[in-house]
Amino acid sequence: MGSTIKDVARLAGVSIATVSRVINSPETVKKETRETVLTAMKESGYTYNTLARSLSTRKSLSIGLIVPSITNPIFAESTLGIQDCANNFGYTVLLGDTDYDFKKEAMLINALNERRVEGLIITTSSVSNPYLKKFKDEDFPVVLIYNTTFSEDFHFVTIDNFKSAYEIVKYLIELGHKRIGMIAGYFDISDRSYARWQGYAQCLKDHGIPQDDSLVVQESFTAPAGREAMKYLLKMSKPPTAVFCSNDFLAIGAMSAVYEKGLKIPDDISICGFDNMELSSHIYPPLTTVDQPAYEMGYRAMEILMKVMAGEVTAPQHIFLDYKLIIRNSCSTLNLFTKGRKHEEKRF
Amino acid sequence: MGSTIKDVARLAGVSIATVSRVINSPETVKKETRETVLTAMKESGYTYNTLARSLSTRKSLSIGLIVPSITNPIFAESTLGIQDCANNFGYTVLLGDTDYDFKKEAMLINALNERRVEGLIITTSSVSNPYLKKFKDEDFPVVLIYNTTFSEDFHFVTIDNFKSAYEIVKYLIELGHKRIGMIAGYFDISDRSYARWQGYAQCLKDHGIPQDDSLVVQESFTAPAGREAMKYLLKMSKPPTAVFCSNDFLAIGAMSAVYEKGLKIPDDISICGFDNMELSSHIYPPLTTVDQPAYEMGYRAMEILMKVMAGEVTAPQHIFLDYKLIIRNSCSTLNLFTKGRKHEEKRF
DNA sequence: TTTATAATTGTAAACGTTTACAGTAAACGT
DNA sequence: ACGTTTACTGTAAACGTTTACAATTATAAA
Repeated sequence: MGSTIKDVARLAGVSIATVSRVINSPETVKKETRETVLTAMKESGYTYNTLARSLSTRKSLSIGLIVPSITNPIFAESTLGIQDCANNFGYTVLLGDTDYDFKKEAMLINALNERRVEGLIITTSSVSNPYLKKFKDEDFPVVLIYNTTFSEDFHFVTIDNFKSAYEIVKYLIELGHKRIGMIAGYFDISDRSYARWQGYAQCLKDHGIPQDDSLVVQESFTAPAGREAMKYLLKMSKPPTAVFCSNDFLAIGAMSAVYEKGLKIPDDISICGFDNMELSSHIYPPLTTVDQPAYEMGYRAMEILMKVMAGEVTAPQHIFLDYKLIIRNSCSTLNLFTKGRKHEEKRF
Repeated sequence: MGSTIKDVARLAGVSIATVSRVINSPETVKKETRETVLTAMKESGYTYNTLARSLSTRKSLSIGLIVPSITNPIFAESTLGIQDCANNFGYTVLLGDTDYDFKKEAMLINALNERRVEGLIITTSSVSNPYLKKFKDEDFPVVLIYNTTFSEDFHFVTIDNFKSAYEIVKYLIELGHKRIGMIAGYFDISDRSYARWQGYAQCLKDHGIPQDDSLVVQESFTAPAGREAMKYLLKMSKPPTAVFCSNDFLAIGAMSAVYEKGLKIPDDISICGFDNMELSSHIYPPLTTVDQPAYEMGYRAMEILMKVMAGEVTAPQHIFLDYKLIIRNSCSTLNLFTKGRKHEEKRF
């Protein structure tokens, strides 16, 4: 309880430097002294003080992590990856949740700075985060995940949001859909959201489908929002036959609106999501979506951050991880006679 | 960059004590000096060093939070509550995820200790956590959430797991079910899991339903586990007509197993969960479950922790928050003729 | 032995704050 | 004008480590 290196030193009859050495480089102290020190530590109930170490070495051995919503399993998952990797290097991660609120994000960054984090992993909630420029100028180690902020200047690890969105929309088109809606996250809040929309739009264009802006609605990344958006879409005089949602929450919310109206998925309308959170394979019907390797995303980001902090890397690292189109059972062919159910066998 | 109180002092032509004062008690320094200091701070790009403050004051202004799985939205939600409350008091929370692994939990506790957290909020992954006794002996501030560890000695905030489980099982019985299974979390990992089972068992007993141990299966708190458990239950010669799951993940997993077998919920089998995570109202069919006020749980726990740390409270605080039975559409009356659908109107 | 070298240990300053205490200047009462 | 209070500011020690450097002891070589 509250014993320090000094107490241990006194108890063991050595200098504090020696105690410090048995902690940090035990091989440099004689076996016998090492052992007396060790038992002295036990006896006095010594516990190391990281704070003091940090002050002395000017290294906090901690990094900051800023996520929009820890409540989203995708972010929780990458948080795990980050923590696991960080722990391997003896680092602690300080977590902050912005709730997609840019003001909160700014405050968090400040708080983390005061705690002297040595680096930052952030999936920013603002496409044009002024802090990022500042970090760049000051050479402060930052790596972005999920987002790229449309900039080549930063380190980031992500998937190709444009291509993956393009691909899943293409899948919808191949099923015969022409009237394809999109429930998107707000564009100004995340560039990944915008990129996914771009993929959607480009795909329609490439397949000669005229774009109808009334078919895309921007919302926050939550199930209730997806629900409302879908209600709106369903109220249209000519609703879409398929809807691509920017994430699985939105998709699940959208599905609930469909059921509420007494319609069936995928028979009456096809819905797909994005993220592939664990639950998405368990709901009914199992959700067609694109898989992001969330854990790996975090892990890799942390690895890169370590390298950057160690100065081993200076050129911006741009990592695109593999995504995967996961076809389950929430989308079906647009066929007025047989009405879907083509993919039954792939349901899980 | 990297400027200290000393730099600011020099720049402003004052002593470091004065600078410290404009930071901590600005009202005690003359307006003019205060302003010179303030501008000196701006100019030199000063940012406060929390670490040094902590060392000097012997207060880290941080607390530790240990959760079994941040990937579970329930825990994520209470984390939010804790953080919000902590921030109000100027505290930071250091988060650790144990993945329901007791060894990891022990390591985390140690790491948090080294970082000199002033208190701990923990939902432990071991019913008999040896650390807890130690904390008690040392008067180290700890508050448990979700669990009580069956002990009166600790502060905790939770819901009454026994009563709530009892209540939802009673609901099942009132629907006419007699053969009621349970998919439970492991008993040795969480006493809340055990308490829920007790509620289930007692309720059966009170209603004269003989207890059939083959109908309760222990599993980890995940959807895939729920799925496997349900498969097992479904393979029985006489499967249950209703299943109470220890949390919503298990329930959703169980539902997927039911669908996979081509059966319908609630027509063929009733399923209910526990937790009421946001998604549970959006899936099909909407899940009957018991609601826990997760955010509030966290917030209240943090409030209590603050009081304990301030020494304002010493007798063990036992807070039982209100739970609520949420009846949606995943359970129906056991009626061989009309086959359920009684609660259609309550679907959302 | 003696000396050179290696291994081990100790001394003391530094990290960036806070804070008790002391000192100084301004304002007040008489 | 003077002493006394009040408002403000400075000095220096402390918080618990690390680490350069110096000092000591042990070991090996001669």
